[in-house]
Amino acid sequence: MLDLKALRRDPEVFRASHASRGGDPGDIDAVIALDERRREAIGRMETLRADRRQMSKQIGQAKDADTREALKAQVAAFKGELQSLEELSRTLEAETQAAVAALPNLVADDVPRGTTEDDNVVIATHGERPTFDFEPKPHWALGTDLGQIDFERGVKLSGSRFYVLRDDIARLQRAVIFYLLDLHTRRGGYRELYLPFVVRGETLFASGQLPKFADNLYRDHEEDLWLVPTAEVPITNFHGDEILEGDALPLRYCAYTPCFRREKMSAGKDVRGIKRGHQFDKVEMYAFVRPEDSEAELEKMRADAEAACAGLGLPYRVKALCTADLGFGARKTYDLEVWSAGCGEWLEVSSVSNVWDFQARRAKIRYRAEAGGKPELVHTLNGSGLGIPRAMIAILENNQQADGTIRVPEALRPFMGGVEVIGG
RNA sequence: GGAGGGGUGGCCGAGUGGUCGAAGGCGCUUGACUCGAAAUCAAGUGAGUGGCAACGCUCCGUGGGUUCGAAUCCCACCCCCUCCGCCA
Repeated sequence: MLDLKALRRDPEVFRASHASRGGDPGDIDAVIALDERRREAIGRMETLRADRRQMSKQIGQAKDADTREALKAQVAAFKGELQSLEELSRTLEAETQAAVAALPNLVADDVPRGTTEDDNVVIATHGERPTFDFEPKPHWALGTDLGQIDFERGVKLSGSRFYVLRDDIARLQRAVIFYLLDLHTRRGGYRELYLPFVVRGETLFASGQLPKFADNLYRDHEEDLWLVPTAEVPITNFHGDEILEGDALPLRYCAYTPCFRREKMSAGKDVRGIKRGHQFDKVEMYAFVRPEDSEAELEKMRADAEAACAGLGLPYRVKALCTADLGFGARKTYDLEVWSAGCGEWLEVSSVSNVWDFQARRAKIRYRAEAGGKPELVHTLNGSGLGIPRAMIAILENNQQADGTIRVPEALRPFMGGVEVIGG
């Protein structure tokens, strides 16, 4: 959520930022107009409340019944007005909150301008794309031929966009998860969390998914709990409504969770294979930092995500997302894409974002810069490290051999119980 | 799921209709003492919001209600604890 005060003080900055994302700058003016009405109503309400409080005190102190009754009559005289002002204030407050909560984060100055995702900028490419003396197959063919990716049974159990992994490919997925958690806890200094996979609506509001993206979420109406679309959601609210001590920062966490997304919007897109399912696994990195440290932390987190790609032996490239492609809560984002030889495309395996104080304000995550000081909002950052299915696709496709077997990358062998070749 | 108890400031905890944003303690800040530290003593110290400011308003789990006035009374919900039931 944006800072309403800052928005009031400096509307032009927010208009420009909003417009650069393809939004209507008028949205900003609408919020400001609403906020003005809100403050005006609150001002009048507070004056009346102050009067009432004064008189109520006098009633309590009044010696005789006559004085008391006279004062009561005075209060009663403006009671109706006060009530309608309270009603109005409440309505305007809610409307203002909703309007502000619907605005995306402010764009960082160094984000490339753009109007479509084609304006994202590739800023680095690493690793060698594998070459083959045969025609490399896409992972769905490899997996099906090995009998280790079972699309039919996934559909039988749960419908389209669900699949079953079996045997060594199932194990390979587990190995990737183990490898990534070990990497981030040891190398990156992230503390591992095991989190609930279902959360309350408030938690989703705190991280920015609600109310805007409700239709991409699975929900249990019975208990009013929601399945997490990413570990970012529970980690954000992990420190929700807390005041952290300054010397505790930075706080870095990583977590493995499955992610559940209805993906209603993109029906028909990427239907082949395991690239885009309703359920997928991900290891997430997350950091709570002092505001002055968030830009450096973004680079660190990007390096941590890169280390994951490199460690798995995957060729990858880094993209700076342009203003038009930036996510709702992000101020600046790097996407990491790995090369996948079978389907011949770059696959997004990580998105690393500096969220600034956007989630911290929603989730009320603050810290004291120094003991006894005023609490201030922290900055939060999140990054995939990595999205598992896409990483799996690249591993399977890049390490395939002519006979349809798959070499297990060196880094994963410790977790594969001696298996060096899948299907061998 | 059933019965009972409870949710108060960074933390613990008192407070059952007005003078309560709230005793006391811990923690923290500053000062005194000390070569320094500890201990001790003194003062200060909740969050948010509106205002240039003076100052005002809101917040005692959440949301409603009663009342001139609610931390305190009523209703609903959420959460925690204890016991019973069930259970991987």
